[in-house]
Amino acid sequence: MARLPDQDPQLQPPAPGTRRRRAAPMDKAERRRAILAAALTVFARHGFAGARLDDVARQAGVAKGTLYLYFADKEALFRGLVEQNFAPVLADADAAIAVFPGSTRDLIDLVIAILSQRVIGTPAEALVRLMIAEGSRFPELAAFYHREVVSRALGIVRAIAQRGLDRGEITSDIAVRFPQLMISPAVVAVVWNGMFGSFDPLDVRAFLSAHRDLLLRGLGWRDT
Amino acid sequence: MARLPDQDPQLQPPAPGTRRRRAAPMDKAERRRAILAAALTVFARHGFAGARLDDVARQAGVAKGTLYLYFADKEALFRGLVEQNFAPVLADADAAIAVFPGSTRDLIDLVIAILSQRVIGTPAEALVRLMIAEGSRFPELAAFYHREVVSRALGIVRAIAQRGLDRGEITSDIAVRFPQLMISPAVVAVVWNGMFGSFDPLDVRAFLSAHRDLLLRGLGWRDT
Amino acid sequence: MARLPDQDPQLQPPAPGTRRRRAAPMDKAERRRAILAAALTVFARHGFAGARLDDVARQAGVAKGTLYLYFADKEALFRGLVEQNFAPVLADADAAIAVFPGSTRDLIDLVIAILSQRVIGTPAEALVRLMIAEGSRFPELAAFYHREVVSRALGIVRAIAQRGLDRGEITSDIAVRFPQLMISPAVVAVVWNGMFGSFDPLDVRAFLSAHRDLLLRGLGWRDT
Amino acid sequence: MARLPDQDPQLQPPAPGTRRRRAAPMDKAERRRAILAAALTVFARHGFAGARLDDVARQAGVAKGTLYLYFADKEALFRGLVEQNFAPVLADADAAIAVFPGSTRDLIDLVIAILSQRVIGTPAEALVRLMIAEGSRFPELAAFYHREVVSRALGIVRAIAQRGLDRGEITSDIAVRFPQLMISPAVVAVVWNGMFGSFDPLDVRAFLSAHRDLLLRGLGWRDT
DNA sequence: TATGAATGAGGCTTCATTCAT
DNA sequence: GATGAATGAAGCCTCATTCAT
Repeated sequence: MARLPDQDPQLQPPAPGTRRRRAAPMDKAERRRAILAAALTVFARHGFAGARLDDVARQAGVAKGTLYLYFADKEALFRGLVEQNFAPVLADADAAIAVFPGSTRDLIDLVIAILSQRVIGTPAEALVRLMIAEGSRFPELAAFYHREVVSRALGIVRAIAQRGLDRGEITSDIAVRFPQLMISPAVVAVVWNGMFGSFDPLDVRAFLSAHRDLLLRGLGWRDT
Repeated sequence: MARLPDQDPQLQPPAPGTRRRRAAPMDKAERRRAILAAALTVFARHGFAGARLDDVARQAGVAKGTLYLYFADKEALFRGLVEQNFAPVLADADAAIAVFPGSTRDLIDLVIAILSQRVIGTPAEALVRLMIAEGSRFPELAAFYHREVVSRALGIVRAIAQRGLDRGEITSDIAVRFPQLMISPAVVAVVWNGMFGSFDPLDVRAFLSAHRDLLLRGLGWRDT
Repeated sequence: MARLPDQDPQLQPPAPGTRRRRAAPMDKAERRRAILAAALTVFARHGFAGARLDDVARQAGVAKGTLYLYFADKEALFRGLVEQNFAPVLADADAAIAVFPGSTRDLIDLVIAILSQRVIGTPAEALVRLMIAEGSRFPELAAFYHREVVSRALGIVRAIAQRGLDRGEITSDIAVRFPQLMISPAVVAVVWNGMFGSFDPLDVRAFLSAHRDLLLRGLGWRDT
Repeated sequence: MARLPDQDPQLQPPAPGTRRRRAAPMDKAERRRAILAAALTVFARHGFAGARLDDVARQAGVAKGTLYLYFADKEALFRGLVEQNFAPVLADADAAIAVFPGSTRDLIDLVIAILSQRVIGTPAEALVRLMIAEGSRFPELAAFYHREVVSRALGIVRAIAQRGLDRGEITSDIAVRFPQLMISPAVVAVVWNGMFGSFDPLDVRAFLSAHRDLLLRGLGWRDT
């Protein structure tokens, strides 16, 4: 089958006879990050089953065996990817939102901004796509993702909506009952650009902005 | 890696000693359908790279070599899957909507109903998930899907919205500019139930119904 | 590490460019035998862990993947080896001895003859060596070997000895209590020729014959 | 394949957080002994090909690289194992027997006692088993073993037997012609307990004692 | 046309050996 | 000398594809 080309064609295997010097020493954490970064690229491009650890190793600049010093096997590498990449975004979002003092409208904008800046167009976006693609094949990982990422994110949304209701800024409780509705367009944007971005890109910022307008109106926004 | 169990444990290999008699003869079209149906199940469960043609053949009740009489290779089988399966849904939707005489509200309900009944919870849902998962790895297929399915569906949505504007039933043109917003929740519902459905299922009907309410309000619905 | 050369240096890999024709068809049983025969050679030469399935396949004249149509994995192949090779010898020995009418002396000669002709110098000899070498690493297989081969063989020896006692042909019950003593030299002969046979071969026939004499005298043989 | 568990489960890797302090300094000879002792354990359990130098290093309490300061490679380590470990037993046997003044019967008892106490049930037993298992794969080592251990041991047996003949203590020269017959049961005992010891152990002392009785009678023992 | 045994390239993983610290 | 992270060759096994029947 025609395989998607690997990213950097300059990273050819060294000419036979030349023997690659042992990689410059990194500390463990740095090398672990390098491996995870490479894994994200390769997994995002080829999917879990289609990814070759050979490619991950090459992109990370390490030998194949080295991967196994950091991750027990391919699946553990995937798990490491998920566990490592969502934590910072989530923590930041949690922190930013928990103490937010402004109006619900501004809060929604903040969430959208966080999504736009910390997820959309970043490696995390590829990871979201990867989770969507492979989630059903990794039930434990899906559960982890649900528990650690999704339900926390939805909790935040719910809290925002509830606060808006309490303040009288909005009148509908739909967002409390179905917080997924609030982030659906973000999901779609990620999926869309993954599939069609190359020939029919979606302007995510405008798209989410329109979503915000629709949302506020739909939720019965009134200035207070 | 732990592989997901195959769907129907009753489809065990026959007990040794029993010899499955040659399947009742099918004509070509029937056999092709059987293969595609089996392929949908297997691909949906394991993804493209993870699917085994052995499993497809067994589920289709044909020999492995027979697959190659109907499809050139694994990729052609996947292509056939996508190309064949969206046609009927789309045709129905097209037909139903093109001549629809009622109000925009009722039309939205109709679309939601079609989604609910013809996609959500059916094999087509698995296909959508499969496209989301593998789309970026099959650019031609993604383009085909975009051209034949997505853009047509969005065209329908756009037409509905435009008609609503023209009739004065809604006031916002957001749905004309970003028809993706209208179907985002359906996409999310499919994705959600694929990943989390086993332990936190989403009530799709209620979810889409809430979406409709939000939408109508957001679009400035007024009875005419 | 210097690896023992493979048996037949004429079985080189085919020159690149030539593509070996699909092997002449054999029926399953015949091919299974070919694989087992090759496996016996390779395992006997390199031990279980040191054997390469590549070599087994080449010697059997099949492709690597074909092995897996007949045996689930390397261990199953080893198991198949043990299970297949001991059965016939054992069955024959059982049958021959069970109805033996002659004197104990002649019976001992018969057992020695069976060992000499059916084990020593045959593939089964290599298998005995292999079991001795690898037995402790395959507890289940050792248990199988003990149950199906060793304890049956010892039972036969015991029966012979008991009959000799009953008939008054011998006076010592040592062979009933420690039948292993009767076959120890055969074991040693096999081991010896495996290790030292190439530069200090043991004349097994003379060796076992001397053992018989010693044995008869030691057991208090008297003509009756 | 299911790998045999490592012997001492208390030798776990240290709990994370605890950092094993550098081992108390050993001098070279001491460290060499530690490595050989560890190697004996690991090789005996897993065979040559199956042994992991990682395990040897861990059990010896040294780093993996350190092994290579003492032995050129895995094979040299194995060689060192054999060469080093037989020396002391042999020397002792040699010394004890060379000057032995008593009767042949007592001398036989002495040899059996040496075997029982210095081989059976000791690490040397494992080494014998290891030689039996791997001997044919290491011709040089087998030759060394034959020259340094086996032929010397058989020479001793032969000398004993010859002395018995000369003294008129025994009448048969079988033991002079086939000294292997004398030690066969010891070999079998070692092999037996390696394979079946866990579920059908052989009482070596009684076994060898019975062997001695049989032997003396078979050789025509008479008190002088 | 249909079959399914056979093929062999290719992937994951292990582990003997090296080498910078 | 000692360390242990890094290396990469090599082995087991899978599975898309072929082909003789």
